[in-house]
Amino acid sequence: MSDAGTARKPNPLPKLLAGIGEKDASKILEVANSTKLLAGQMILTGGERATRLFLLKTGTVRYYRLTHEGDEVLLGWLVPGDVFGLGTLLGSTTAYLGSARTVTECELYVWEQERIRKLAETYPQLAENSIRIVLEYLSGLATRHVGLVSRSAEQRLADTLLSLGRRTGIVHSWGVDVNVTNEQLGELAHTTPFTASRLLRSWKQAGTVSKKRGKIVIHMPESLVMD
Amino acid sequence: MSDAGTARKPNPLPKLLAGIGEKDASKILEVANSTKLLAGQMILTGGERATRLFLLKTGTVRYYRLTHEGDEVLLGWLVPGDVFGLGTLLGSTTAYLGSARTVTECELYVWEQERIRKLAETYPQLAENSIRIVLEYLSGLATRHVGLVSRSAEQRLADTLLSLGRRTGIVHSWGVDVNVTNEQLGELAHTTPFTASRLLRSWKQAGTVSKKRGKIVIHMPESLVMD
DNA sequence: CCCCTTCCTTGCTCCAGAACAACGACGCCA
DNA sequence: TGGCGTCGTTGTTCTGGAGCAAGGAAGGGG
Repeated sequence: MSDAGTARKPNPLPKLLAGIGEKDASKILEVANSTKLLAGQMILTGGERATRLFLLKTGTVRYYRLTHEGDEVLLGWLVPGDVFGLGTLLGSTTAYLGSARTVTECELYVWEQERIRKLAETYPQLAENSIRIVLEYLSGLATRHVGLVSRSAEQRLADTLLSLGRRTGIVHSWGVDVNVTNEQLGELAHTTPFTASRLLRSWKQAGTVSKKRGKIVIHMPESLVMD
Repeated sequence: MSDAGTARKPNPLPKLLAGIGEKDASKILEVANSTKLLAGQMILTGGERATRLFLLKTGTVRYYRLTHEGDEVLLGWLVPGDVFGLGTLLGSTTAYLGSARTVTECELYVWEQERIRKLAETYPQLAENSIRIVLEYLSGLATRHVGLVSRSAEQRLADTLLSLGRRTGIVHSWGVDVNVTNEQLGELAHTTPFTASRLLRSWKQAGTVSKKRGKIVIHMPESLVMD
């Protein structure tokens, strides 16, 4: 969302509550249940009836689908402020369209269906914000999809690393720290950790990045722009 | 949506207007502008400011994005009853997230932003329906995406042909007619017309399908189910 | 300080399916 | 009925990057 700013960002108003007065927003948050989950725990499973809406307060969540063979395909990487389980807002029953699991320890706001639907009646802005959010998810997935069919593994990896740097990177004078393993990066870019390792090596040799275990430092972001 | 039924379907209430009384629904349709477009005409372009909402009355529309090299990547195939340009419903300005072009001659209902927003105030059901529709698009794209990374060209082609048969096929005693060229089928399944031709040949030899120019007849749908 | 887990690297093999070329065939329109 | 444009077929070539195996390095925890 915001471009390369300072290291730690404050907690801005989540998109779900955009355009709602601060007082009302607090009220909405107050009636939510708060949960804390450890790393690696299931939050919801694709296909289940959507009965709860989630807003991620802290931590990282993996949103994915299972293939027919049981492999996980990443659909999105959720960060604080992101909402999921939006089917809950609908009157008729819908199913969650993917599964969600915590990657790190997480804090979540949770609303039961009945409650959030009542809130949506009071605050129509909630519905409008939801449309915007789902459209953004759709656009993001479309971008990933187009990238997958039209760009090389190297281009996808570079794109992924750059966008990760923008979203979650920590800016220093010597570059941008990105905390991510080769495997995670590879998955986001739809490639294998092997290919990721090889490409990172070539970029390291060019001085574009440097690596530690579980961390990549981008020194020359402009070298990663591949048209 | 509906399963293998009879040949020509009537014009059911579009999803956008689901749950709205027939009278109100007619009123909403009446205040739309109606347009008729020839085959191959642009309806909207990705990146433009979303100012009009479209509902497809008749015909087929191609919704796609351009790659960096200028190639088109199909995002969806819109049929009568489908809505697009949903960003128009939002208060803040948004951009269309892909381009739309008619494939065949089309009739469309069109609402200008101001008008549809006023309608959405009067009928909150419109907003709820929109959320459902975008979620369905998201789910559909997720399915295509997962298929692309986890299934073979043959499996994707079989899936595509089956779903096309279900959505647009004409049922006869001897099988299901699907009007589609190899090229279109290949594109929907993310493969080339060459690969499509080869696979169709092998299915023809197995007696599963037969072919004419621009048409495929599915004789044994069950043979196309590939787990 | 050492062990053990997790992560990273590197070389090698292999293949699905894209890309290209060239030809064949259907069917519309005059 | 013949010509032409679109669509379909088939053989061949070629390569990106997956898959696998094996070993190396960094940390964290006891």
